[in-house]
Amino acid sequence: MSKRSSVTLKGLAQELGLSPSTVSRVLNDAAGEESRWASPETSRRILALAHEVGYAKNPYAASLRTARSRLIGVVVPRLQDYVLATIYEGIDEAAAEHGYVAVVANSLDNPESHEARVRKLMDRRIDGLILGDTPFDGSTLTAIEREDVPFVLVNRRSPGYPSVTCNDYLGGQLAGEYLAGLGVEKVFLLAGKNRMSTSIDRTAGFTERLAEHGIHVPAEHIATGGFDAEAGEEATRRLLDSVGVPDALFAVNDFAAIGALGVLAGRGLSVPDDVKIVGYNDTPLAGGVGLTTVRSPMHQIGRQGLELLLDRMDGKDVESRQLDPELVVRTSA
Amino acid sequence: MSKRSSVTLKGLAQELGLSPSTVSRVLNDAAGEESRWASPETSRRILALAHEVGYAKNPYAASLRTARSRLIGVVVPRLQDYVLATIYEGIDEAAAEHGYVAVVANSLDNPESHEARVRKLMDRRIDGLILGDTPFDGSTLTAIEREDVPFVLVNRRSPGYPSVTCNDYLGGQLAGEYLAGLGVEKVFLLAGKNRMSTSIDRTAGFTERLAEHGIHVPAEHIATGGFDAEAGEEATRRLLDSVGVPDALFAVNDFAAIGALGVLAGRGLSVPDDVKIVGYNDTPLAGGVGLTTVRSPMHQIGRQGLELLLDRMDGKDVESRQLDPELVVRTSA
DNA sequence: TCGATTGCCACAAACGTTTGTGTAAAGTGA
DNA sequence: TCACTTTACACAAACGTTTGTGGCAATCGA
Repeated sequence: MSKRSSVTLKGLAQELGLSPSTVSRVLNDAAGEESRWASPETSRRILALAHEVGYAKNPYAASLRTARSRLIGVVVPRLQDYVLATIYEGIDEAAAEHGYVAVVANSLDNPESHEARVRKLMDRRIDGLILGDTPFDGSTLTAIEREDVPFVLVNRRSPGYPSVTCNDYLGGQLAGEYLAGLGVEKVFLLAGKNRMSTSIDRTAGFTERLAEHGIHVPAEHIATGGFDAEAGEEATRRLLDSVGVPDALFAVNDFAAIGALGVLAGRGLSVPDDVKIVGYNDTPLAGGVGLTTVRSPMHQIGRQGLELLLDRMDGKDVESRQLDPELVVRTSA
Repeated sequence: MSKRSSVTLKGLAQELGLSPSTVSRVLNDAAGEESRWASPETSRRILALAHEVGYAKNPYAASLRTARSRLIGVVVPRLQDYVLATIYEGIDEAAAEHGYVAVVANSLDNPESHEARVRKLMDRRIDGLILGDTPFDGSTLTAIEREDVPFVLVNRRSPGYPSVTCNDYLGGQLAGEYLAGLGVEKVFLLAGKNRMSTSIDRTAGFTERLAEHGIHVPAEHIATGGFDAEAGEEATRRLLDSVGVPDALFAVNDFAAIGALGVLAGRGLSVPDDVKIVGYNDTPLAGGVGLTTVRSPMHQIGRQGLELLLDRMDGKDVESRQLDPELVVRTSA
């Protein structure tokens, strides 16, 4: 391996005329020079030499001894999805701050793939697990509960499990309230994957708030499918063909909204004059195309997810957190 | 840790009345039942019991002994970028097939951050490194060369280092040829970050091919900046304000192209009638908005990057690979 | 003044593998 | 039959940490 990594704790100790145990203790105890395990002078010498030769502990030896890997596993449906990529960045950032490293895997929202990826992470002896691909019914969780690694959910919640999510119900309400204020009557809803809390909660918040304003969204106006542009296009086309042109359309995901934007334009419909569109998440592209959308704190979801996991690993009992979204109005509605 | 992970090699051996060494050998040698280290009968018993109790080797003990981690590090500018996320998926997929696990880090195209992330990966004793954020001049590579971990470049090349990239020069030519065939005369170029081979090669291929058709792209028609939608908007605005409306615009990145699309629409310009637009990469959104673009084999770049690295780790001497792009014509040009 | 505490450090075992070497028994060829 | 190779295993050391325990000197409290 590299030169750096060839210098060992024992080597350091020998060089200093100390025992490896002493060197290990001062190097590990964050206290720095004021370690309680060696004289200030000795501590200084140790730190100095370690820094000079660029000593880096062998994590495998350490993990073998301590049975802790300082690795945390993350599984997401797909890293290509901007939302999950951003959440992962938040996780990774927070993990680094706490001395952990995050390892990520794609499950593609496919149970077998999920299972395989989780097992692989377990085999790597991760200290904790963050799941970003859990359906509302928690059906992918049973296998994980048997192993006793602590885990938390992010982005999608499931009753009974600790999670940090966007307050998607509120987000749906925000969108509903805004569109109701615009006087819409016939509205379409692109609901995403209906087994996921992101779909369920946003849909519920949206329709219920509209209902409070006397606006009813019948089932035929709601399309499920996926969260990406293609799914959005497809769903929009289907709705348009079956029930005509709406006043407004709410997509629970920006990409689906952008897909809708595309097919509406293709049919000569004008946004927002003919139909108003609201998306969800406020991805950068939303800004690019002037999409009115509900901003969800994706990065924060990741950060807090990691912190929640850390708490759980410490044995604290934790509570799920819901982070508030915010409506950002642009030109599409 | 979990129940599974509490069963050790020694435990297995004891249970079977064998020595750990024998068990280790049969378990490791892929030959399966026909191991040359034990009788077929013994091999079968070992495999069976291991499977039954769900034995998973402790990777830390193994890595400590072998000085190999079966970890490969990946650093990318930003995982939020669809292109890099896709390349990473390719890497991860291929890594898994070869028994490796990939760990990814964001450098944000920032030298200090890059340095820190690489060091962190090195400290984890990665067996190899894949860099997706190297500028054309290779300036971020000097520190890495001193350590002796094998590495390869992906997406962006740098002369003298092994890499797998899209044939970006060809990609530029494709775009140039197509637009030339459309009879354009005044063309804008959103060139991205001018220190990166993706910008340099695409730009060169594009302008040189246009030149062959007698079309000159003056420096004032070329804007550098970033690869995202915001940068695309900003650059387009700048060009529009300084030199008026062009016949066509080529962006070396789809997101920048989509940004351009937005500002053109905002100024009442029609695409493709007033200005034709070509992007690069063929991300899903390009399909959504009907963007004509150059499709780059992102996933393959990742896969082959990993394979190239593996070759290099085997001590073979390797050659850089350039994968061919392909023009996909939609409605924007 | 003496016993008790504290400060500073070393010893050695253990974590779970991998792998070089050793060694019985069984098989082989002449 | 005997010298031989091969088969089928076991022994034990090593990888680089961490951490419980122990020991000696200096300091402290009364």
